[in-house]
Amino acid sequence: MDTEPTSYRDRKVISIGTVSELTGLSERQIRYYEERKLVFPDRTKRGFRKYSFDDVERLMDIADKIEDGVQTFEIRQEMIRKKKAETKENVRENMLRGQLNAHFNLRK
Amino acid sequence: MDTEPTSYRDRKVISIGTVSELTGLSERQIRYYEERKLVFPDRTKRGFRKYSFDDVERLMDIADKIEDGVQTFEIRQEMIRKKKAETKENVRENMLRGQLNAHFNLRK
DNA sequence: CGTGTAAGGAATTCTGACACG
DNA sequence: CGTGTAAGGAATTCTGACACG
Repeated sequence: MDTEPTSYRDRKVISIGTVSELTGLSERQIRYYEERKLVFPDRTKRGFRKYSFDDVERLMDIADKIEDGVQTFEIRQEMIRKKKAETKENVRENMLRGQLNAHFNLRK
Repeated sequence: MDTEPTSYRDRKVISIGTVSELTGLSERQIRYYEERKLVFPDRTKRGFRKYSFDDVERLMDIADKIEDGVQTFEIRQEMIRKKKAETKENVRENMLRGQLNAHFNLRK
């Protein structure tokens, strides 16, 4: 529905040390934000975390909010709200699509 | 001149183990292609290789050629030829640009 | 609540070399 | 030429926990 199915932005290939350098956050912080369910890295077979560029950006956003005094709990709530809004939008979009399809199928 | 100055495609953040999984090549092969000057990973302070998605793609191209019996030496030659061709093109492009600028600067 | 740190162990990566062909 | 492998060492990452506040 977007550009690519899974673009470079979404491939989980970056290890935590590199993410730490990229974001300026400590590994401790990065792992803690995962514990609070704000980021969801993949794991290699041996259990090593792998992040995407998208995760890196999300982490920087999180860091900004934390600095502004927002609690991880609130950040999570916000995330969930946004996700729900998106889902609703998709439902509407698909309904519209269905109606259009029905319309054109009848005509032909 | 292109899209972004340094997009996700060009950021060197992937370690050799992950590149090995992504490409299906052994670490030995990946290091050897570097020795033959076909790829140029960055290094962390401690000397760990870091690759970009672009490197990953290049490695898969290299692997295809090797399979077809092309020698690393030839692959390298080819790379150099292409780079030179690009450089020439840029030179022409910049000359043209310069002429256009001169033209419009005179008019104004 | 968010983050630092020391602890012990397991997995990763590095280089130089020998091997095969 | 291209690639596998064993070798020894150094650096990375993991988890659970104690600490401060």
